[in-house]
Amino acid sequence: MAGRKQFDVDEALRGAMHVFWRWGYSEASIDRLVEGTGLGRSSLYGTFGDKSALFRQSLQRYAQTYHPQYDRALAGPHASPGAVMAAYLQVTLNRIADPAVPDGCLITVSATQFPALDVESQSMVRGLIDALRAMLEAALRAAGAGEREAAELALCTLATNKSLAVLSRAGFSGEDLATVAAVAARIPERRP
Amino acid sequence: MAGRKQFDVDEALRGAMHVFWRWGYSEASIDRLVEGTGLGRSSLYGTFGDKSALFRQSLQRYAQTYHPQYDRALAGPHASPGAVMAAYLQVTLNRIADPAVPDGCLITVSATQFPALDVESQSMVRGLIDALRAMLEAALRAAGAGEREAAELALCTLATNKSLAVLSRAGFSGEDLATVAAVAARIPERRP
DNA sequence: GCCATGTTGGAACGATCGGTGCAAGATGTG
DNA sequence: CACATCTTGCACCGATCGTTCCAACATGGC
Repeated sequence: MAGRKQFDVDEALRGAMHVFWRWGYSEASIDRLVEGTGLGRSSLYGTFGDKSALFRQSLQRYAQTYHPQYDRALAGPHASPGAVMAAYLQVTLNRIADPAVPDGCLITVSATQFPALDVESQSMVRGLIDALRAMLEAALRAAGAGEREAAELALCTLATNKSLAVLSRAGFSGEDLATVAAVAARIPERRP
Repeated sequence: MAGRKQFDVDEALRGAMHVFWRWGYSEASIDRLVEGTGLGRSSLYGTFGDKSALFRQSLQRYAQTYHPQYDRALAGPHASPGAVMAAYLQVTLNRIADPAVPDGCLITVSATQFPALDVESQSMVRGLIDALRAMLEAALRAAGAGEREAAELALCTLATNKSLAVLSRAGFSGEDLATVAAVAARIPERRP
């Protein structure tokens, strides 16, 4: 007990994010969040508000952690649209291979649970996905893709990202996931 | 009330399947299952057993409904591996476009909730995915794909299937989904 | 040192969770 | 008509859900 917080707020938020990531919103009970953050119920509510608010802060924390990684990967310069896609998907593969974080991706898990989320959380999830889509499209254009091609490839890269998350949740091997990413990154090499 | 069941068992199972499909296992409460099936708690438990058993029967019911559709689509004959992939993904697109069923796909929603499922349900979900993978691989080989190519393309088609489910849950338009499927089906047309 | 401020653990809240028990009622068989 | 069998509606169970409240306590400013 103290007049000052006895824990690191950001570290606690990281723990909460992992709980939502692993279990999904519905199965992320307050007890699990208490255990995952290491702090008590009172501190949890006093610091982050209710479960829905904590979830949204976890989403934001997730974006703060991984969007810069995608940004760096997309920054390039890249020789071709395929190189952009490969670089983007490699970030996803690396995160999935990291044993320190849960399987899949928080955004994907949250997207599949859309009906269980309040509208505010829904639009936030959708916003994060759209942001990634826009980042991809810009990077693809910078790598020489045409307007329509960039839009198509951005969508397909996003789709591949989601599929990697689902397959990893289902227990597919890292080898299989790498194959999916590699094939997707070769999509631009089609005949004209 | 009666000495004979007052409802159609298969119709009730269809309702339960839709509840699990829409809400996912965790958010599919008994009350929602009662409402979705139209029968009472006693009849529900007496006919299908507990929630986990009902979930597994819903999974089986899902496979019985849609695997034949995939079977027919894959039966061919197909002129190329790309045609196989397009035919398969079209079944998925048609299901997603059907307003009478929930968004996405029951298998994908269940896969992302793996940690919330008992081991029996987990292995059943994984088994259904593997079955689709094997069906795809066989059809691709029959369409002239090499052994390694067939394995790769089967995996990618499965991945695309999952991505379509996730994106549709997140509210993406049918047009976007069709684009993803179309691009994926053109993967085999790469240069050698 | 004293008090206002803020934090913490833990008890407790009503609501809902999955699951069970039972009495009432309808059918098929004799 | 009488009985065994099965189904159904409803009440109820303990456990867990998200959330709130409060007393106990440590700190910073006076």
